[in-house]
Amino acid sequence: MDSGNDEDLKQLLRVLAQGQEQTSQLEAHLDQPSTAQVCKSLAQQIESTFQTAISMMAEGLQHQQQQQLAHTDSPPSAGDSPCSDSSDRVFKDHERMEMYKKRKSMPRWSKQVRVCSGGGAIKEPLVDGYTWRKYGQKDILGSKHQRSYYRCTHQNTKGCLATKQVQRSDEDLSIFDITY
DNA sequence: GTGATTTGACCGCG
DNA sequence: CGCGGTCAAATCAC
Repeated sequence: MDSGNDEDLKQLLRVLAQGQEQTSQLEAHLDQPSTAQVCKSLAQQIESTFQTAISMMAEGLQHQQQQQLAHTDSPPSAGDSPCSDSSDRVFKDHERMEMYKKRKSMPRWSKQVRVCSGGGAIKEPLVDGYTWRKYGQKDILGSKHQRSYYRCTHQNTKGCLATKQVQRSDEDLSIFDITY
């Protein structure tokens, strides 16, 4: 039973192209005096996109190794290494990938943001470029509190098809799981 | 009066 | 069948 490796590869290519597009957007934002928060958000999105791509590649490689070599017990620890050396990045502007054909699934980047625990009901000032409108709220099993579902307001303006999930922990942890 | 929340229902997927 | 994500009607805030 062969899984859709081609689908995975296409997905990976989409993710990489997404990262390239995001990088271009970040570059454009760096030119004009945009908000630093927006740039940071974009950078985080790019980081998450790359993380997604890396995870997918790792999974694919692992799968291949499992198929080829049944031995070699390799622990798939996907731990994040904070050490990010500024290696020489040779970003070549290759031809623009046209991926307007069909979108099957978009990469979801999620950033965990901790709201300052000041005991204040602060309406998150982290406006990551867009405004959100809440459309749902549900209790999640295994979690103490609820999860809120947000969506972009005026999605016809910019094509913001994002859904933002806010999961709140007991006191301190306010994890904003932004899923695009 | 308009638009954003709220809250329960509904429905798809595992 | 349960969980989780979305919808939609009622309500609230400006």
